Amino acid sequence: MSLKHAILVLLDAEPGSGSDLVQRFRSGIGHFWNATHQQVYQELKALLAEDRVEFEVEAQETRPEKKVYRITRGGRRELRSWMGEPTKPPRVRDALLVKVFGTASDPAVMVAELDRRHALHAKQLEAYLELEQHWFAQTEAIRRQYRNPYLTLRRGIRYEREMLDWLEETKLLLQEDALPQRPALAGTGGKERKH
Amino acid sequence: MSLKHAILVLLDAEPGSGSDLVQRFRSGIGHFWNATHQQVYQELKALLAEDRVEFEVEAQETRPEKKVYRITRGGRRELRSWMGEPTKPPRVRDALLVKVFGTASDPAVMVAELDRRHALHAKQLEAYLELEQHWFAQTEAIRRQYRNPYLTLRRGIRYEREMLDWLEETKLLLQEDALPQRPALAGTGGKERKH
DNA sequence: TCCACCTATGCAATAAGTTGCATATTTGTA
DNA sequence: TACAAATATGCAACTTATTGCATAGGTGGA
Repeated sequence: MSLKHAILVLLDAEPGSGSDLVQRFRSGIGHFWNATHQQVYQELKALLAEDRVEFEVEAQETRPEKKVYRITRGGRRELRSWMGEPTKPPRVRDALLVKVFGTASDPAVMVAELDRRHALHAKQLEAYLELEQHWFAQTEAIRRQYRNPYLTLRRGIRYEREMLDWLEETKLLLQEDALPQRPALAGTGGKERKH
Repeated sequence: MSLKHAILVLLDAEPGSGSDLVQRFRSGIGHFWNATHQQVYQELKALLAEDRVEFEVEAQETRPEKKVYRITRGGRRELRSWMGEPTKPPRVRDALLVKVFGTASDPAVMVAELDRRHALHAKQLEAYLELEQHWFAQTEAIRRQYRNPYLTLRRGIRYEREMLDWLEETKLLLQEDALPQRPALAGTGGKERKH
């Protein structure tokens, strides 16, 4: 049950409304956790009932009212105790891989799907890289303040690059109906990896 | 609802029992989808009710009886129609990233957790690399037969390497309380990536 | 003015996934 | 012989996530 803690972590960094949180999940740091607006509102409600968060209504000139949530003392306590618990590697669940696994002799449909996904991941990477540029453009003090978020962004960038590489490689192999060749540095446990 | 289709894809490749499927998920191709045994048995039950699979009981000398499931005609039809649908990029949900995002000034606990995860991912990578070696050791005919599973394995290998790189980098930065430097090739959209 | 769209909030129903427990067989170990 | 461990199956309760719908105010364009 980490959506709860993801929200607490975000509110601990800066108070915000439900839709603020949704936007934070979608942009940049979205890579570190991900949720729909329904889930966020449900979880905020639950957190409110447990006294982990509180809110104030804030009127806006050009938009509907917001409920600006902030973390409470109890929320911080909860967060601290959760931070000490070990994490599990997330389960991998990508329908695209299921399809590649099961794709038949005719690769046309699959190649189209790989292209579609390539475009999506390329777009996501662009967004992450823009955020990275933005971070680098800040003063050292600001960069230090946002160092942890940047570290998670860095993971997002790596992840999308890795995905794009795999998509490109896989597309080529499926199109040419070719067998993959032994990669130059594979099989040694990764000690010689480039960093 | 892709666990259903992941199971159908596996059974389409080769019939098997519930615990066979769990083992396939855990080893190698486990990277392409992931489920606990409870989920697998529940889903097999549902698939049976929908006539997507059928089974025969198989006695074994040294172990309890198995129900060996195979995909039906209707199951293959279902699978074909599902293969044509577009996929969504999976949601990212890693509690470790939430913790890195929210970690406070004292990095000791976090560094220990990074080490713990590093060991887990290194072990998984080793397992994948062994499977890769096994694939390369086969005849060309066999390699061709298992090309698609190998392509998903390749994604697993890439994923774990990427994870390890990030873990190492992040550990160093947290330990030294240092600010990350601009990576040499970052910021251009990934066209110059190494493959 | 009407319509589409965006922000902002939320409810209700359903689907999917997790946790805890339970059973039976066999193999290996103390 | 007793006990732990692995295979093999499964139920029930609970939590989490998704899907579909709904409301309301403001923005911008045809």
